[in-house]
Amino acid sequence: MLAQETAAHRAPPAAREATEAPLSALFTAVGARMQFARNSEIYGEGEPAEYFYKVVKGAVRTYKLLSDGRRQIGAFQLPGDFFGLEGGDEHRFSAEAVSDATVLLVRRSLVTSEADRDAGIARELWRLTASGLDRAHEHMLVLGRKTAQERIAAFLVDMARREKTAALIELPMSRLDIADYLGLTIETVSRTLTQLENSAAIELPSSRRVVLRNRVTLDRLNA
Amino acid sequence: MLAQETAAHRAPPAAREATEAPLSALFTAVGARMQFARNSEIYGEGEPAEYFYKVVKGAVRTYKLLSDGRRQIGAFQLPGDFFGLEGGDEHRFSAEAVSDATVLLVRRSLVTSEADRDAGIARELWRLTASGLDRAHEHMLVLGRKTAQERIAAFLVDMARREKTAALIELPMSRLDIADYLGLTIETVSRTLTQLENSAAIELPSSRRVVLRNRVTLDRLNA
DNA sequence: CGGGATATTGATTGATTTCAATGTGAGTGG
DNA sequence: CCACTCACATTGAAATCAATCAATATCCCG
Repeated sequence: MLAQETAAHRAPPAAREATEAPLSALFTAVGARMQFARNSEIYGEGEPAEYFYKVVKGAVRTYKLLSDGRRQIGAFQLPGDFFGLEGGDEHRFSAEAVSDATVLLVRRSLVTSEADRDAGIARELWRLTASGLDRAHEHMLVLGRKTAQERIAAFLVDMARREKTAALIELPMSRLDIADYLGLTIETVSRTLTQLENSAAIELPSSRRVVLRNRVTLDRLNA
Repeated sequence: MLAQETAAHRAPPAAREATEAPLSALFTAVGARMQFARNSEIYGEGEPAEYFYKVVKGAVRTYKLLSDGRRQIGAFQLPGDFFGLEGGDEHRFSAEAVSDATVLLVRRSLVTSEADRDAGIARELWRLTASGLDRAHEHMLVLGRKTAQERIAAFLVDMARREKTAALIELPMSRLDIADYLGLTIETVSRTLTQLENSAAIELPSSRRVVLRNRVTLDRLNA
């Protein structure tokens, strides 16, 4: 196949970016593995940002609270996702394990000093942060302008994309987590999932399992 | 050329000179000045990200659209703010001038190659992106969990902080822009401003001018 | 001074929240 | 193995906040 031939002729590593994901490599090489039980705090808003994190297993939520307890989850981190990449030296939101989770930690000062020496790491750090910003923008559109049905559809399609399993989604989080991510109540999340099931867009074998039955319908809700 | 001069003057890695804002300096030194008329497009979502931008004068909005025209403004950029710092090579949202605006542009490839050479630039690029992410998180809390009054209060307090003028805010944007930023309608924005005026929290000498009369009330709405 | 865009105000509707009750399922101990 | 329990989820009815529909009102700007 032509593609394979092309690959064989590729320039030597030195000419290209030798290590495609040097930050990931750094985590693999020197990251400390740590376990967090379901619902336990990984760090809190306002604490000094001492480490950078990468999810190995399980899921993590990052969120902000209002004084009266209202919560907005900004993102869910799944295996392979980084979090806590703060520019300042204080965490700007809190992080908790959604399910039992394994996380890799690397001391922030080590990452930044490596980034100063290795432009590849600096670039990856920036790219990762920028892609987080992009996802945040996308989620603002969801929170500011979409209906409950559209929010749920966006959430399900995104989860399906991130878990590689084509149609069956295993949700690591509760209805309350979903509600606090989508700016809804648990009742609305529940009702909307039921509606989508009644309209044959999805199937709910159990409360934590969702089968996407009609992607066209779901994608239309995402336009 | 500037890039070479900078490289020539740089101290060896051991000497950690703290150039305070090397990216800003780069914009000042080599940025192309460009004017944009009110409501004109600076770039569109999906276009190749060829430049990085910094507002000199006026205001800029970055936003995303749904296919039916619903709009979510992710942020307003005021003088001194950067925008378009994309990690990928495509713009992920659109940018327009809110008012007549002067903007500095620097070619993205120049910034990234400078960042590869100069860790200070790379660090600033990352820090700026991270602070954008932080503001996005904060705004998700507004969009997902706050009432109309709280959204308006958050907006006014933020604008007051960004314009240095203590109490009098000059709004560069229309009610529609504010509505699309806060996830409300123009009617709700208008009514809520009137309510806040009636409760003596603010004063509205004209539709584009707001005087913060009672910060305590406004700050309480932000808790 | 006129006219179109922008903003305010009013009346009503409607989507989502709130309040309330019931259902379900996983883990525990008898 | 089953009953029990507690957390979580679903469903129903009513209330509410903001959206929509509809008139003015006001402000620029030529």
